[in-house]
Amino acid sequence: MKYWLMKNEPDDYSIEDLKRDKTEPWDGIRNYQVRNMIRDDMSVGDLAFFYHSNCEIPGIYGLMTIASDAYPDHTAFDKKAKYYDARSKKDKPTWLMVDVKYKRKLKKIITLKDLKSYKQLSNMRVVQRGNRLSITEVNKKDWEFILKLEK
DNA sequence: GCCAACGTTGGC
DNA sequence: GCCAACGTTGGC
Repeated sequence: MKYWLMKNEPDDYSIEDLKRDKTEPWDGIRNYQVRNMIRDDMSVGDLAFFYHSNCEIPGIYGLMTIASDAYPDHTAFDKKAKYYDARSKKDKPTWLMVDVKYKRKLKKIITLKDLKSYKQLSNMRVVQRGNRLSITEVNKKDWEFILKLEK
């Protein structure tokens, strides 16, 4: 079982939205590295942090479970969708997504500032400058360390 | 295949 | 809103 950190802009879709919807397709991945990760390394039952990016307080807001294998991201076929991609064909989809299931909100938000303040976590991609991957793997040690911070 | 130009991400 | 960092595009 693996652990992940998945970023989204809360203005677009937040932990509150996922709490309401319970399960939701994580669509809009348009980066090959991230696509390959969800296709090859992610499995049903993996756990993930829901990270709010590009907002007033960037950080980890909640926990979710990976609820499906990777399957074609149909929003790439939709001309009206924000992330429409004419090159992705229905019989040979370029882009994939997974379903995520709401687990819980953190008792206390773990902000990016918090994450940066611990030397133990300096290996995490999310604290490194210039990191642009919307999904990164989190190792077990860091996962457990972060969960202890909410207490 | 190189690499400059361009677009996007995301913290601040 | 600014801008650094980085991925992608496309001319050559």
